[in-house]
Amino acid sequence: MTAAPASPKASPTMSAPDYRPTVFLPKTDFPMKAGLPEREPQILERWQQADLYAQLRAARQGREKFIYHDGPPYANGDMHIGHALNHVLKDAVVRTHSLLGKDVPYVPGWDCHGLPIEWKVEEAYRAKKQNKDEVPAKEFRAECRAYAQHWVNVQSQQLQRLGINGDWKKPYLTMDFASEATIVSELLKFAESGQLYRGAKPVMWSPVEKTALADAEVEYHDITSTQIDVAFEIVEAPNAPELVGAHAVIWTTTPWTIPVNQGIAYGPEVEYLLVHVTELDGSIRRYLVAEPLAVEFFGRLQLMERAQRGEIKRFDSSGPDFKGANLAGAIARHPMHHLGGFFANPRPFLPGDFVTTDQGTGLVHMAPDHGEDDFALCKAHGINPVFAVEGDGRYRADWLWLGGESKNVINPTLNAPDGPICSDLKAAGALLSAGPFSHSYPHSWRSKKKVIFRCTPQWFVPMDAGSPTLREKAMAAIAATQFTPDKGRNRIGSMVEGRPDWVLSRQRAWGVPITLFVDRKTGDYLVDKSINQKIVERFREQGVDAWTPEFAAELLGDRVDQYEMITDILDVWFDSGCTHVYVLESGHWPEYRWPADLYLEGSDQHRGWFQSSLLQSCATRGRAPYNAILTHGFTMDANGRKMSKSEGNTINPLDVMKTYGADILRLWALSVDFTEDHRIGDEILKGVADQYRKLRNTFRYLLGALDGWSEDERLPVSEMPALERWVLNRLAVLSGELKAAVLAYDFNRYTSLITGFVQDDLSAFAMDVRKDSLYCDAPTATARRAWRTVLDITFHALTRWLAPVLVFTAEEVWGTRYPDAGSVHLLEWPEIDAGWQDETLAHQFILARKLREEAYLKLEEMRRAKEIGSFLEAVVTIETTNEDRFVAMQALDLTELLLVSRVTLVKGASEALTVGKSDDAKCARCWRFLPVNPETELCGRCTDVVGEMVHDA
RNA sequence: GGGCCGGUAGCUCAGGGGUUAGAGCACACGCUUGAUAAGCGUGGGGUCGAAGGUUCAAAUCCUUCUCGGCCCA
Repeated sequence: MTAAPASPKASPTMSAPDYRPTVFLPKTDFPMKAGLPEREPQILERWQQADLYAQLRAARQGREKFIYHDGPPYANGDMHIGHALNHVLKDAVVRTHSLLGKDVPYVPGWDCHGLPIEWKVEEAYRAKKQNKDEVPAKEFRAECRAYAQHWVNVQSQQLQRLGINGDWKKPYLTMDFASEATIVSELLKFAESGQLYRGAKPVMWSPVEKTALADAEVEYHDITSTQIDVAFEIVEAPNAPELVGAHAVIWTTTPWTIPVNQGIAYGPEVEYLLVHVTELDGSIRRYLVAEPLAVEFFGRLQLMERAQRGEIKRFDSSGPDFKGANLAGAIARHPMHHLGGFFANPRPFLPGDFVTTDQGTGLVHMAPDHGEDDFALCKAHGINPVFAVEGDGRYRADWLWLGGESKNVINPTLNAPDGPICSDLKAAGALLSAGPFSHSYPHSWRSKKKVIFRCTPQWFVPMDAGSPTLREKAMAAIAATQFTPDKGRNRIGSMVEGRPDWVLSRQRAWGVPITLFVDRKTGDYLVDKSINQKIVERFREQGVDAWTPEFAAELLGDRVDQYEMITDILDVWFDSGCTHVYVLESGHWPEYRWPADLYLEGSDQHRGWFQSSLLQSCATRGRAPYNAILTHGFTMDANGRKMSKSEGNTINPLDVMKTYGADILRLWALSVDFTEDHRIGDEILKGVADQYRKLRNTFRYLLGALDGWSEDERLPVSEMPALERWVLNRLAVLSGELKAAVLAYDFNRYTSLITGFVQDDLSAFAMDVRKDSLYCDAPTATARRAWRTVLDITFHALTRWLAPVLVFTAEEVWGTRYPDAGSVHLLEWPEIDAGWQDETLAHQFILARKLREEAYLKLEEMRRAKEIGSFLEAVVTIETTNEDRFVAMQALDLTELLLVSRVTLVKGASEALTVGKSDDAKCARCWRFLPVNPETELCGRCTDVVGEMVHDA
């Protein structure tokens, strides 16, 4: 003890001396109030100055490695609650495995290219009334780069504030020149191995901005379009010959797509009928429409009114109903077939699952250039897009119908009932109706102008080419990967199984170019290893700005005119799909190796990073870049609903850290079931803060109880009483359970095991029982030394075990006891002797605690009856007929364990537990009810201890 | 609309055919006043999202519905 208690002071009352100064109360400077928001930044600063991350790398040098590879968040805003949860989990994985003694490097990264950053930079231009197109590309990209770098810096600070221990001095960025060079080099591997092809796909296209738009760049407005019914004459119908000569009717709100029609889709299960219209001259026209839509069709054609007005003789829909499946093999011709060429080609009927009877005629005109369903169905039947509409929205000059028309196809006058399309159709006898139609239609977010669907050439990675195919390789890799939780396998598996080819190209500025040259004659892309090598080298020096026509000329020399230089950029998922290459494999971080043991992200990344990395790696390396995947769910508000700014139910992790501290946020993240969606809110955070307080107070008590501890005091386990050995047994069991939880990434279990032990075993039981010994026994007493020895062991175990969770508090606790010992985070798993486990003891204590519970129920009754206050005033008598039970109880010091004045064991005629009040007096020092010396009011033990002190003094 | 997943006390979580569904926290009441803005004890609190079904027996297995989530359309 550093401060020996003084001698008893004379009590102010005459009755008894004040023995308080002779009691060894806990003593510590460790404050009860945490003040985390102020304290944490100070601790963080110490770590930064000492370069804790580097220290940890040095401390684990040469140890077994655990390769965790960090997925890159997007660098465009403040950290949100999802980032916080995600990074706390990552940090917990890294720290717990590090605690197990492994070398676990953690290089954080950021995703820096892509559209959202481009937008933000463009927005700034617009604010300055500048036009993006007038800014040189290089300058524009420099601004994107600066924008991304800004948010990398901000997020780095925020994540460090959260206590994430990583290599913040040397993170990886997808926009590092070395990364950009690697991405290009990986792309060229696809090219060299023939895993790229140029195809086409309908995308949202803005004719005004002459660019493709992402879904997020599109907004919907109500507009009025022209709806038309158009008749296509059926010329062949092998399964329904009676249809030849009849007209299939299609309905559309985009008349401009009729000049690009290439077929008609029907629903195989839809019921169709023929409408007969008898003209005044007696001739009959027959129209094929879906039965459920016939009445609406009559309405649009005003057949009833026309019949009443005498414009037609009559109409009826008699005739056999039949299923669409009978249309298989049928052929129609385009209303403008007389123009020849493209228009003279047959227009086949194709079965489409997407055909419904909600609207229209149940027959859908197919323009593969301008619709996703159209494109897919036509492609499946060998019909390809014709690219009749150009980037500015006009028909190609050489198009047979309306070629050279000066208006954009989406122009209302072009589509109007009196416009050229309708006029020509009418002249051809094919226009059955034309009128206004109100609906919701996509517009460009920026120009507010209408957009169109338009097929454009794109670069693809084939999923099903070669043997084994990429899909097969990916499926095999999924089977070989460990998933936590296991349902992730199913999820990514069904996605990969059904996904289409990977579209790699984007028509954008801020990204890594697709560095290909396409032969203008053959359409083949150039595969030249020496040129490719030069490209990669140049990118390493200059990054994405290297891709210029000048560089192309330099590479190709006099062949430059023979090739088209591709200016598309890569899908950013390709960037992030390559992180395993430049982080794990490049040697830029020599502490890493390929592949990773673990990837850890939200479950949305089954479609994102997990998949892009999988496909990239399977295509270039034949296996996944990871051995295991850990996924977490999403953070909802207190009511289990998704957070959104417009709902005003968001929780900002920066605010939580300001109000409660990072350790509270971390404890929250590691307490919830992260494998599912989980909640956060004020009530929840208050609960977590309460939990934290309990842990903090336990540490405070441990520190106070261990005040003045010296190694001389340590007692061998063999000399310890049962309670001490039982606590060691609990630590040994706990150690095994915690290790299992770490290996299973079960942090919820990890934290609840610790808090359970602290609350139930330590605070409510062992510490309560041993207060008497700690406070009142002589410092040299074996019992007190035994308890302090166990407290010391417990202290070392708990600080280490909690260090990955309460990173700041653990450091504060450790530093309070060992101010000069360095960081708690460099330490390893506590040394727990497996021999401490003791089944017999464990069973004895289950019995003891049951008796305690039973006794307390009865004592509580006495207390309610005001017969006693403290349980120390009570005596307990336990009677049993059972010999084994008697022996077991005898082995325990039940008076101590029950915290009463005396427990009497009786071997008698019944099983009973009775309680009563002690006849003894209260010892003025230890407050137990025992025989006391009436003069000093001290029990025997306290008489000795106090006597010793007076003697020493 | 489709695929996948989830709903157990006010909160965070256990339990995955077999007594009367548990723990910690919160809450109420009490003890202690030598962990004191702490510690200890006792207590109340549940239609296990809903409805059907299988079974001697269902929180647990099946079906439907509902609410919520992620990913698609």
